[in-house]
Amino acid sequence: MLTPAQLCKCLGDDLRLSLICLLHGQGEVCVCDLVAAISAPQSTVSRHLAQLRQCELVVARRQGTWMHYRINPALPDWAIATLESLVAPARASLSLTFSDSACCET
Amino acid sequence: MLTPAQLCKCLGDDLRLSLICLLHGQGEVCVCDLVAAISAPQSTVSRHLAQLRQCELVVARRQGTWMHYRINPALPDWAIATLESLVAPARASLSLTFSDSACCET
DNA sequence: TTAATATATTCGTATATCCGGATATATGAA
DNA sequence: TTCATATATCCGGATATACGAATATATTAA
Repeated sequence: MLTPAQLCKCLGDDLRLSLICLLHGQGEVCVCDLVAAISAPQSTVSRHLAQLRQCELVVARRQGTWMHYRINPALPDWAIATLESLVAPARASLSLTFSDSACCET
Repeated sequence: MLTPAQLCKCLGDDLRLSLICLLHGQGEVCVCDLVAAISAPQSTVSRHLAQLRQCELVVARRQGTWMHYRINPALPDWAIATLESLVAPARASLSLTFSDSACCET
């Protein structure tokens, strides 16, 4: 089960925090969109997504060849509250470039 | 200035998170009490306190030979909110042993 | 001065984490 | 089948982090 220290360790990396910011409040997002939004190789993004999955911070759903990620809706209340307080300042400090879905339509 | 990722990295370690839990809502706490509450050598506790200071998560005040630490009262709102949502579950998951001050009187 | 106490820092070592190219796997189309 | 695409995993190397004993520093008292 997710502990506060695990959650913080997961969020304590710019790339993973960026992924969470991209997912938060967005419903499902496809990996190709995440890779496009984050300037990092696909394998790096995938590795970090695997970590977030392992902590149960996000869940994935396959649709054909695409994988759609979203924040785990079953997160405990304290974790949701933590994300709520972090996402806004994180978006400001990470200067993320949101763009409309490029590769696949949900 | 403290960023969300830095805050999370600081809190993403059991010992540092324990220190924050011991300080949160307690006003000032002396290092000797922190060392007593956490079963780790003094040098280890001191090193982690230095990290928390460097991130400006805590501030220290010298009183004679003793150092008193407290949560930085000038923390940005989002950081305070983050701590608020994490401290309670962290206390439960870390099973900390609070004890009354043993070494020095404030 | 010198001694004692509280805390901080140094240092070598062990471990963890991150990276990204290469490769593997999974799925759908032809 | 075979191919193309999307994503995941593997791997070696680079870097960061954690540990704790030893040592240094700061302060007070004698």
